Amino acid sequence: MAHVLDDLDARGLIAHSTDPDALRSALSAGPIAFYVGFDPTAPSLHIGNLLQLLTARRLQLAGHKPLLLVGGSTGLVGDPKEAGERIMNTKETVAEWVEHIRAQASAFVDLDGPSAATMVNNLDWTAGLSTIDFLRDIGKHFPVNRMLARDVVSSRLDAGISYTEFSYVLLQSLDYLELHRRYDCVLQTGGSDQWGNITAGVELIRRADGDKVHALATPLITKADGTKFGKTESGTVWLGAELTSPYAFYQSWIQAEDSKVGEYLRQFTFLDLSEIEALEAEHLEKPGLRAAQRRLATEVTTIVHGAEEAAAAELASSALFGRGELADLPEATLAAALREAGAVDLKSSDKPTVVDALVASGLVDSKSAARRAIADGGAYVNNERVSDPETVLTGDILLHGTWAVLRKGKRAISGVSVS
RNA sequence: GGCAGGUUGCCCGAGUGGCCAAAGGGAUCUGACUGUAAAUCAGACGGCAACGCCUACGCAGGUUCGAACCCUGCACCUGCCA
Repeated sequence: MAHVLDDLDARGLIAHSTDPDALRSALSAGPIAFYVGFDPTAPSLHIGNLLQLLTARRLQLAGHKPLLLVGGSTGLVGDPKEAGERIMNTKETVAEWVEHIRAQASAFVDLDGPSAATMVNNLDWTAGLSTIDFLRDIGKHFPVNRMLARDVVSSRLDAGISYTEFSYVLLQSLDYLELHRRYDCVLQTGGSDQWGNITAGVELIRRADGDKVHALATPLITKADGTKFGKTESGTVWLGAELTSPYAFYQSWIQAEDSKVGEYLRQFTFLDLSEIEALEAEHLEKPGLRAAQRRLATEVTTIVHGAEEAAAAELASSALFGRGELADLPEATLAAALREAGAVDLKSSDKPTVVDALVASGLVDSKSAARRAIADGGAYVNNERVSDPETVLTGDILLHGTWAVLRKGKRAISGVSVS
């Protein structure tokens, strides 16, 4: 079997690593413990975190022990980001998010077996830490001149950065040190945006304990236009079904750009590389079929939401985006597809117009926007373009006397049931 | 604590008494082409009971026929001096 590093590399998952040869030997020498952290900055993890979880899973499958850290304390501080100072969340909120995220993250790794994953929370070793001990034992190892030179920090010097965020790197470094001492953790993985924080931990361990440990960063995942991956029209793509439905999640993948679908297949699925190459070849031949995107969407949705949800999302998508007549779909199929895609219930006694329905469905933000969409020629009911905003959704417009498939533009769809 | 500069729509950023729902750019949305892709071109882009009305230029007052623009106070940010 190929070395796990070779697999990660072939999948485009390695952006940087400290001393690759040493890391290779360490991974070959036997099972190691490694860690990856997630800060509770929202109630759910998102696609960016998914890449880290899947990378952890790959390492676990290669026999190594994952330590999944949820940042109960780092989440209270917030790491500096270019955009500016973060709004602090209350301790109660963060504690709640920690629980959600812990539950979410743990689903991606095995918690049993020889390389069982362990969930850890950095609040465990920082809650009781005194400021004086922190400054003496940790702070002493951090030269401020080096801290100031870091990109995130220097970019913030003009606009301003609080001492709180400035200190973040000490906390994350402390995490690595603690996990090194407690679990003999010798590798931290993370996104390349975390590289500075990760290597600071490596440095701390070297200074404090004299040990050499490793770091591995995955590249920033981007869309074809170079912007950050994981955002759609409706915002962040979350892993939590309450925030992003399995259907919406599936859709976000099926819309992947041609130029990126191969990369995503490598990074976000466990398919064999040979199978991915075959998909790419097929896609090159007949790009219009979007076979690679379909496979990608099914695979990733299955990993995150399970086979059943993935199948439902797939079915709904093919019903709604299929070339067949919507009117020919059996009512049960149509109803299931629309429920999956998201549907709103309207009362026929209100004589709902297309404008009302567009607003109610959330496809547009206001009636003005709805009228605008219609004027632009971008509003459709049952795949027929609507030209009159006053069109009332009743009678024979409705499929099976109840349903309407509302669409804005090419791909935003919502169901409407009128009763 | 003092002095100076700043706070404009999703973001950046013009505007310093009427012609301002506010230039320009980005983002976003839609159309044409097409494949739920990209590129390109075009249009839209505060709200509503919609040729008009309402809301909006940090917050609260004031001057004026009329304010994003002038005045006063407050908040926050940046810099310099204590």
